[in-house]
Amino acid sequence: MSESPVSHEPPIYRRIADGLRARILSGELRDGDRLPGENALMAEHAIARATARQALAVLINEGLAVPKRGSGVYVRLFKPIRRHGSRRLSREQWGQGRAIWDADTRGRPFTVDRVEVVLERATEEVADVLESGEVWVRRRRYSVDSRPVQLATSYFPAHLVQGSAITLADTGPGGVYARLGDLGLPPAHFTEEVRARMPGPRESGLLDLPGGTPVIVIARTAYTSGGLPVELNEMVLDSAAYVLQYDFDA
Amino acid sequence: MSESPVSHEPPIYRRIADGLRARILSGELRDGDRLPGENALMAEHAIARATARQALAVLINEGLAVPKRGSGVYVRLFKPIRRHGSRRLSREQWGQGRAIWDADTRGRPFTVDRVEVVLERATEEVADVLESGEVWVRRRRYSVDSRPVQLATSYFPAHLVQGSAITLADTGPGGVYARLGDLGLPPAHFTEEVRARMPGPRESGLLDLPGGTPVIVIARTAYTSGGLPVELNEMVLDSAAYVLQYDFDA
DNA sequence: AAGTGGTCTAGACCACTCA
DNA sequence: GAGTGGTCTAGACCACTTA
Repeated sequence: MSESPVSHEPPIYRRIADGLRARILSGELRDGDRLPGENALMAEHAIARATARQALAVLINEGLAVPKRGSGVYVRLFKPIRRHGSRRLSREQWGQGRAIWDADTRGRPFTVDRVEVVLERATEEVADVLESGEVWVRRRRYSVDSRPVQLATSYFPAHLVQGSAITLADTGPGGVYARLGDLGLPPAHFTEEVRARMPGPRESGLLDLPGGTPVIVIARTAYTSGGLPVELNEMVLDSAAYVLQYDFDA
Repeated sequence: MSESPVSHEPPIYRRIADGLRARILSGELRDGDRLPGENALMAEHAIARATARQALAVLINEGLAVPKRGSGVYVRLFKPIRRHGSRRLSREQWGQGRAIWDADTRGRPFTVDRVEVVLERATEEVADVLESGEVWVRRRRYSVDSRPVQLATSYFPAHLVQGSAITLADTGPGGVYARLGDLGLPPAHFTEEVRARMPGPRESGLLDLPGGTPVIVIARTAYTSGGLPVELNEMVLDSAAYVLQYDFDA
């Protein structure tokens, strides 16, 4: 029960990380600037290699820095794409033959790759939402400025879209929503569920995410005016690349 | 230029992490279960302490596990609160003297603490949005099941709310939106901007976040029917505690 | 070729939890 | 008091980047 007047100072690696963070947030170190590396920190603070690494790991895990093998650790910025919820899905957008995504990138060039269109048995969750045991699944990856920013997987009830262009790689002008319209099933109502978490190794690889970057996961369900669910779209976004915007009335 | 038939196997710590992750995702290890600790991994795989720690750090940084000092590393679940965007702010909610938050917790008890109400000079960003140089600032922390889940900071143009209960700790029945109504400034339109990132040390402390937990940051601006901005609310949510839901029409 | 981060070993002492 | 995770040292070899 001895009184120990220990000052409860944070550990060395934390104090070093705090110092570097302050220099980043104050603007002294700007986006893309090189941070002092492991060797520099070892010399400057007279610490061991592992301790210097630990300090840098703090900033990397906070998403404020990104390591480049063989080169150094660099300050990292937040330059997001603005993604509109309510507004971007307005009928004017897709009713006139334009893809939804256009509204997202605001003129920045984007590309789609790794497109895969297959017929599958629905998982329990998907079957519950779409009220269908068999689904057409469209998987693809979106990139902006040749940087991957989003993975998307769309599910459609097989019996509704069988034979339409939705089952093909190229869905034609206006995308899948225009095709749903052709089928007499235009989406009228949307529900988006949004959460955030750290990526798994697969997502991390496909989106080329540095450590410390969470993903935003959006599950969007599209319903016809009659309340029939016609699409479930699961999107995984690089959180460093996006800001979501939702507008609504009281 | 020698051809090296190296199999590019992932490093030891990654393979161990992959194995543990698989056991978690398969359901073999359930929420709250104890993972093999550092000593167990060292013995089982004949590796050094640091390597075992590194393997566990992967899962901790992915948010799949949470370390308890002196006890062990435990599997961690995702049991979110559902937060409604459009629906929860409908006029019926706050027009009848109920606080907005009620709709969030679905009957689960919640508490507010660390309430702070002060008059401040607006930062540049806040001044831009609210078109006001001086603002009343309301800071508070929300907890559910005595666990902190959200930090919120609301800004009000000082000249609009001066003298109202908005400048007091207790805003009375219906909360600040009811008071804005009393002032003839009922919110009619909302914009929410949503992003996700890793928390800083301050947020990490106030929300008691384990490693590997991102935060969701929501900036909500409330406008009157005339388009006058009357509130800017910056919310920082524990991403492991929330799912956001937005409903809207095409 | 020199410097960087990535991985790993083999120790050490500490604070904390739990039976 | 035994076991746990938290911090730290002092080395080592590797792959990669940059010049």
